[in-house]
Order: sequence, then structure tokens, then C-alpha cells
Amino acid sequence: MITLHKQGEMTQKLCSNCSLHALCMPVGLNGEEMADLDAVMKQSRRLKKGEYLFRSGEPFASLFAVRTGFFKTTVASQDGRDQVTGFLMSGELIGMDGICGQIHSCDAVALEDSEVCELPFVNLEEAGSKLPSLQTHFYKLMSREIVRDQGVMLLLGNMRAEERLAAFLLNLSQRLSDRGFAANDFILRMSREEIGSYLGLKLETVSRTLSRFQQEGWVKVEHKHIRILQPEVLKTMVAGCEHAI
Amino acid sequence: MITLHKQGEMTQKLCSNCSLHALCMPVGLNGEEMADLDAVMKQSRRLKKGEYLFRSGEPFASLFAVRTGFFKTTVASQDGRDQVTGFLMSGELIGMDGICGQIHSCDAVALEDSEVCELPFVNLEEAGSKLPSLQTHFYKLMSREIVRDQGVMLLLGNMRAEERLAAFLLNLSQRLSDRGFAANDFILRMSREEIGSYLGLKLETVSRTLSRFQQEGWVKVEHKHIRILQPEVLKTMVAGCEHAI
DNA sequence: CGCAACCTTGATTCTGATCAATAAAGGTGG
DNA sequence: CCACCTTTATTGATCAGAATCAAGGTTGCG
Repeated sequence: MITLHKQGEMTQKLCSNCSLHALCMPVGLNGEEMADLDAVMKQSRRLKKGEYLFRSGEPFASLFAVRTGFFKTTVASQDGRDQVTGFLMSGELIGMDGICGQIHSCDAVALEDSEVCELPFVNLEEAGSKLPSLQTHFYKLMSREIVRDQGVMLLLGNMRAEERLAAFLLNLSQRLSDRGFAANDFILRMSREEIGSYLGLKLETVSRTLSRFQQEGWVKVEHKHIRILQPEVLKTMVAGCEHAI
Repeated sequence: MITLHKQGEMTQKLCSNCSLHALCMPVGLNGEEMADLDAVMKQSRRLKKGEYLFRSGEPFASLFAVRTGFFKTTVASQDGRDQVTGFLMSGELIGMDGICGQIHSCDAVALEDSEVCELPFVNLEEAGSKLPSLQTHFYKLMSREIVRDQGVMLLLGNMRAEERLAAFLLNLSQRLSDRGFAANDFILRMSREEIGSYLGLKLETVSRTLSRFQQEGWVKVEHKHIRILQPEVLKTMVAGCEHAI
């Protein structure tokens, strides 16, 4: 890993040298353009499990690309209810909700020790107006988030508990597989309660539904270790709601 | 209303002369910048009630700003379930889901006779790279949509039927009031079924809940004509879920 | 005017929430 | 490294809210 030493103690990692460039911000950029993107990035930041990347209400200045690790985002209501709005893994972008209003509207929490790349938004805007392909790519990332949210709405508004859980497992499976991990054998980084919050279910329902899936022989559940034994069955279960995956 | 006559039959309406400029795309632009935005707009288009502005799967080329009228957007699943993902009124932007993928991922349908301004996306990108304030404003619009979606997730994942309906009525009330209409006396443009789909409820539940609100004296319901008699009560009901409104 | 779409209301069912008890895992400090 | 404590997960029993099924009424369009 190449690191540039700036101002003595800070180290900067480069997009142009990152294994995630096929998934993350630099998608579709040529070498020269990628160098401009390197100039956008401020520095990388490490977080311990449980640490907040930012909290709702804090001033917004930067987007963050997950480099390693795993995050959740949550929106909270004053009366304590909170809703997990997303789980984020490497190459995914956190913080786009802060652009309008210049204030973060959700919390972002590391669910395991993680590292993020900080992309100051002013730099990104400036680079975008020079680089049409970066510009376009960033529009697409925001649009993709809107489409993802539509899928979650479909899931929360229309699907039954078992369909929600099947869609959830298939979604994780797909994204892990995109990153070169096993599609059907993985560790959940989030608790049953967090899964439930994301899916609009109580943790007991998540637990029961996983147990039922296991009894049917569709998955093997060992605490947080999940093996999908019959992905086709899960796919059948959400057939007709492809959008939600 | 000033209209420019281009190519004989087409007429073009101008942002610089539109009463919605405080709510719509031109927010924060000066006169010169607004002229550039006028150049972005292709033409306006009229739709009859029930007509589709676009359908899921069609190629994406333009965003649409609602000029007059009322729209819904829906995502459909093959098995017929469909989820209303939004209701849009004047000054609001439709189609941002199409940017990633260059394909519309939802249907947009006029719920009354309507008129939209067509903003070809390539024009918008081009104008954005010249006009930083337009650029920034467009980022903010996309971000606002993401934040709105988070609110809907909170609503669908955590709230009870009566809270959802209260949040829905208050949201409509707020947006109508922003447009200079009465906040507490309005006509619903959508059916009970469409409200239910948006809120993750069945139409019978919407109907029953409205009846209960009326019995309690909080609202007066006459078919599609709604009068909010005690907005404070509705507000109390969703207190602690401000985000969802 | 007649039909179709939409709405209301009631009776019943069912899914998932709640309440509760126990078990297992993971982290902490001695 | 182990004992303890906290957090997390599983499972069962019961309950409640919303869905479903059903019937009748209203509106408005062709």
C-alpha cells in the first residue's frame, strides 16, 4: 500500500491504488481523472467497533467511502424509536443525506473496526465541475441510493416477515459476492435487533423466522454465522419483488 | 404568461417567469443564471388525469418538474403488488431514480390533469458544470429526496396505522401551505387505496382510521375533502417522529 | 340512466408484537 | 485464564392491530 506523508503525521491513501476502484467512487475514471480524485480525498480515518462516524444534527462537511469494515445508519425519533436505514460495506458511500441542509440527518456507526476515506464535499463539487465523468458518476451514486430506498419502501410496505428476511439475506449475499466473498457463507455484523429495525420487525420475529428457515433446511444459522443452503428457495420467496433486493 | 414560439407549434415556458421559482429548480439563482436554466428546459407537457409521464423500464432522458397538477410514483413487482413511493405536487421533481441505470425504475402517473416541465438530463449536467449554484442546488434536491425516503422508512418501519395517517395528513398540509393553499382544508387527489399503499396499510384501514379521526373531532372527512380541525392533536400523535413528516 | 369504481362498516382471522423465562456469548477485571 | 456480568439470542404463551372476507352504499363517468 502506497501512502503519501503530508504534514508529518497524516497519511493519505489513494483511490488510484485502491482495490475497491471497481466498486467505489472511481468507477469509470481514467488514470488522469483518478489522480484528480486522489486530490479530493482528505485522509482516511479508522473507527473502532461501536464508534460513531457522525451523528444526526452535526454539521455536514464530508462524505465517507467505506474502505474496510461495516456500518449502519439510523434515523432516530425523540421518543427513542429508531430505524436502521442502511447497512454499508466496503466501497459504499455514507452521508449523502447531509448535503441538503448541511446537517447530518442520521447517525452512522461502525459495526466492526473499520476504515473510511473522507471526501470533503466542497472538493468533490469542485472536482465534479472539472471532470464530467466524476460528476455523472456521483449523480448516479445518489440516484442509486434513491432506488435502493424505493426497494426498502416496497419491502416495508408490502412484504411479509419471511419475505423481508429472505430479501435481506439475498441482498447481503449479493453484495458480499460482488466484493469477492463467499455468497452463501458469511458472518452477520449486526444484531437481530438491528436486522429487525431495518426490516420493520421485532428481534423475536427475526430470530423465529431464521429458526424456521433453518428447520426447513434453507439456511444454517449458528449465531451470526449464516450459510445459505438453498438460495433458490429464498429467491422464489421474493420472486416478484426483485426490486427489494 | 410569456411563451416563446419555437418550431412553429411548440411552446416553451420559462423558469424566469414562473411563480414556482421559490420552490423549484431555480431556488437561489440570480437573473443571469436563471436564463441559463431556461435554456436547459426543453418544453412543457400536459397530461390528462390517469396518463403516465413515464413507466418503469423506459429509457431515462429527462427529469420533470411538476408545474401544475399532482402525480404519484409507484414501484411495481411482477406479482402485482405495487407500492406508491411518493405523491408529487407543483415545484417537485420527478425521475431522479432513472439517473443511475439510465432506465426509469418507477412509474409516474398524473392523478389530475397536470403540466410538467421537461429537463433533459444532459442539458442539466452541462448547465450544472457551468453554474456552481445550480449544481449545488441539484445535489441538494437529490439529497432531500434521500432524506424524505429515510422518513418514509421510519414511518413504515416503526409507526402505527393512526400515526402514519396523521403524519401523512400533516405532510400534505405543510406542502400545500408552502404553496399558498389552505393548510387545513384540502382535497385529496388520491384514492384510499393509494394512500394505503404509500403508508403500508390496506384501504379499509385507511378508511376506518379516517372515520375514527372524524369521530374524535380531529378532522372532518367528506369523501376526498379533508378539513383538519385539530392539527395540534395530529402533531402530538406523531411527536417524536418529526423526521417522518 | 346504468355500470364501474370507490368508499364505508362489520365480522372474523391471522400475523407479528408483547410479555416472559431461559440460555448462550462476549467482554471485563481480578 | 477464569469467574462474573452484561448483552444478545432463542423459544413459548398470549395479545392486539391490521388484514381479510363480506356486504351495502355512494359517486361519477360514459
